[in-house]
Amino acid sequence: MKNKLTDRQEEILTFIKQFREENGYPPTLREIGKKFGISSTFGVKRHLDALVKKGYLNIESNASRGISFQKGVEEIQDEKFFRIQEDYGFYKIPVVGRVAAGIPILAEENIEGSVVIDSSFMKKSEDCFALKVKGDSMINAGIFENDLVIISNKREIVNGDIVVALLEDEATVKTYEIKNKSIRLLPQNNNYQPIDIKDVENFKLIGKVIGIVRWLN
Amino acid sequence: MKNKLTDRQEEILTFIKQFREENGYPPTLREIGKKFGISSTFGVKRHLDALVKKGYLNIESNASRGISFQKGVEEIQDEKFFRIQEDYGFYKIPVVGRVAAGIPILAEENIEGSVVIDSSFMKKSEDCFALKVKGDSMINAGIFENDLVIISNKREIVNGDIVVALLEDEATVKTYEIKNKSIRLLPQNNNYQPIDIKDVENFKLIGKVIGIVRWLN
DNA sequence: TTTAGTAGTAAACAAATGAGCACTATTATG
DNA sequence: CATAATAGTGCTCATTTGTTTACTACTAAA
Repeated sequence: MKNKLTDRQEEILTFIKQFREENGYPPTLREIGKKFGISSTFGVKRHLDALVKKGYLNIESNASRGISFQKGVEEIQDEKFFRIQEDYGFYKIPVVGRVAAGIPILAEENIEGSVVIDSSFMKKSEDCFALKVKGDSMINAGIFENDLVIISNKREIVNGDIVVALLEDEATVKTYEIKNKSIRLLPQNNNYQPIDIKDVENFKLIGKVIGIVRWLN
Repeated sequence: MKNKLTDRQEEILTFIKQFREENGYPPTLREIGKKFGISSTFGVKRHLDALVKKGYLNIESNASRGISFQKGVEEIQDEKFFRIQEDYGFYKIPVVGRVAAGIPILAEENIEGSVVIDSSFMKKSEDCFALKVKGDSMINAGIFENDLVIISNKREIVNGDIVVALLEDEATVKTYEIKNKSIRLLPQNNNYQPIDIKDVENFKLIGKVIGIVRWLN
């Protein structure tokens, strides 16, 4: 049961978390006092005692640097998040749902969730995202409806690559063909015709498909 | 660059990790000494200095409980590992390579790596593993050579499911058909014939394919 | 106005903790 | 055999760190 903290107490709690994250051990009373301009260790102690009473910290009495967090307090920070991704070998990438007209594909409004991807399949510097496949136009390439395709916007696109493009504000997955400066999007299903790109204003190449994830039932 | 540790140094490093995990702060020299029956702080200090020198610890001088780990040292313990998996929403599952005859498929000798899978696609209680697909017998089901198939051994298998089975000590991915107590394994490629299972001694059903992961180039 | 809670001061004291010295003992290697 | 490395002893001293006392000041609520 955690009670509400004052602004000051909240600041001090945050500092303790950060200090421990950076140093591998918690701060002393004097280190906390220095950070917040409190010259008396007793002033700091008051705050710590309040944080103990309100259910956030444990203080081991008569133990140097004996501060620890009560259960559930140690929030995950962004920096730690990325380190853990590296340590464990994964990235969490956004899943794009419907694409709203006129805004970047990775804008918040287009994001409908996220998915974890093994880090051996992409580079940290790639802004990858996932897109759910609609339709069966790429079925001969082993891309089925409801599959997630993983898109990288940092890789060079060459003839024959599977790409995601925006066509009249609709995202589509197709094979990319460029010939004599003319672009075609080829389906991989005999029931569909290739698409010649004539109106470049309604066409935008988003990125290259680098992976496919499918979940049965 | 981490050099080899003596047994004693290894024990002490492990204790420091555990102590910090349990208490939220590192141990003092005297606490380490007590644990290992070393009565002099200097004896403990020797070990810590060696661990610093060999690239495992940092010791802040003249700081009580000033022990921290050098980068990459904080091994992930099983308990913490599972908690992080839950927090971040992934599982790390083994990748099975060649299957050796006569031993369980998840035996260490068969494992050639691991892969991270988003946790929304499987349950914690499932002992899932991944298997790399060889051949193109399931191409019409959108399963290509070199794809990873994710196998669950905890799900009920019904007619028409895609399964992994052992056939004469060879792992194979096929569609499962059972009719009149007779089992067939159906390829999804017109170039291959269905396989009737006649010799049940050389046949073993391993599990159901619940997912597919493909990485292009 | 009174009371309670929050936030601090300065200082002394007590306890915890690290640092260092001079040594011994054992094992492995050249 | 000699040397180096590892592993410890007992002890003292220096530094760090927490605890306590007696106080002030401000704000909010009853």
